[in-house]
Amino acid sequence: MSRIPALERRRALVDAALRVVSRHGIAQATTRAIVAEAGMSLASFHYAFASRDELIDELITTVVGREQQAVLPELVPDGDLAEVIEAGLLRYFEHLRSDPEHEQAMLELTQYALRSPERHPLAVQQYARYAELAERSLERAAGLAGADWRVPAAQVARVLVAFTDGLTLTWLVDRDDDAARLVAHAAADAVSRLADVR
Amino acid sequence: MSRIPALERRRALVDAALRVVSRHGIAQATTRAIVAEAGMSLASFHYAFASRDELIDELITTVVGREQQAVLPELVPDGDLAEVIEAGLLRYFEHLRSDPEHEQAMLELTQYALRSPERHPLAVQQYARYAELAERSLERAAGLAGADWRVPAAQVARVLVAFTDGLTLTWLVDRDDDAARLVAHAAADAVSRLADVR
DNA sequence: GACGAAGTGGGGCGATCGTCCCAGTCGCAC
DNA sequence: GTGCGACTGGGACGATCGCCCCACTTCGTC
Repeated sequence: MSRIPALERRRALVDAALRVVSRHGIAQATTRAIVAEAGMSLASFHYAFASRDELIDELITTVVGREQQAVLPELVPDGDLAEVIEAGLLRYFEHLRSDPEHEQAMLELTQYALRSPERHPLAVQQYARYAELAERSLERAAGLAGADWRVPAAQVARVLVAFTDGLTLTWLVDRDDDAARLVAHAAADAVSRLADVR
Repeated sequence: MSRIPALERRRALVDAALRVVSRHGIAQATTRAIVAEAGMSLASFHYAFASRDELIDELITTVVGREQQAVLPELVPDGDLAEVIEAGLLRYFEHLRSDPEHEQAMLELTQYALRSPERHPLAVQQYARYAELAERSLERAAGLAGADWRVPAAQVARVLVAFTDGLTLTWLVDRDDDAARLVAHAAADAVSRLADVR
């Protein structure tokens, strides 16, 4: 292994850790498995990170930032509100379908964070960002479709985030593409009816 | 420890395992932690179960059966469709609030099952039962409220299951009771609009 | 080209994991 | 009451875990 500055090595280890978690779950993401994936020695790991926990923390925070970009819906400007929302949901679903293990890893990381008090805030921050993202999208969608939310957009956003999470989990379980798309259609229909057409 | 037949001991160990998983997560549910919770010795564990995996399998299957009973909504017969659905959601939410660790354990067990091919069917079975349960409830709710589902009830059920899962996860993260109730209200409103009043 | 800091490799430590073994003890059938 | 099978307790095994130590190499600087 050539010489790599510690900070760059941290990034490489976080990337490797995400791959290991995606493939085999967080329980299998041992220090040895991670350094093997990154092609390093154990000593390099503990030179870059004080502990495995420190890496997991960094993994969670960095991965949330990336997720934010990947899922950000590019709203299609034509169609009524239900269609705009459905297009956004389907866009997320295709993202999920293209890399299921990544979303499964995100869920595992969230649950892992919930298990320790000092990590819990990471999960809170994660979901606050999801909700904020959904709210902005919903407001833009209503604007494009010429509608107004009868319920505060923040609440609709929570419904959407909850539904998206549930869609992810159920699809990860049964892998039924058609059912997921039909359900996304129904959910978009249902959510859109929380707004009045102007 | 007094003498207990192996079959009864299996039940006691499964109960103890569920308590350990609820309190500390499945990763901490070691054979030693489980027998300590049950007040047994390690030898008793391996007399009743061939392996830890065998106990986890039994834990998942038995726990799904119980969940089914606990969450089964007792529908209130008065009110319109949105109110009936909201009452059902709120009933589940109070169940969640009264024993958050149990629902967290259920989520962990599901994700654990997803990680191994031979256990995956357990998760599929679990969610099929949830969906079936939701579908029956939705059909009864429509009957009580005098409405007909415009979308097949099975699809609405999937929406409801997905939303319930998401509600669970988001509440486990932020523990915001008011937000959860408002969101349940909005979701019930949205879902109810997938039916036509007769 | 000498030198200190930064980075590397390999072996090893103590703890904990799942599992096993085996001598011993209890309860039940006869 | 005696024998046999069911059950128990404690200790131990090998594997694996996170982490550490230390001799060594490489790089940048002057």
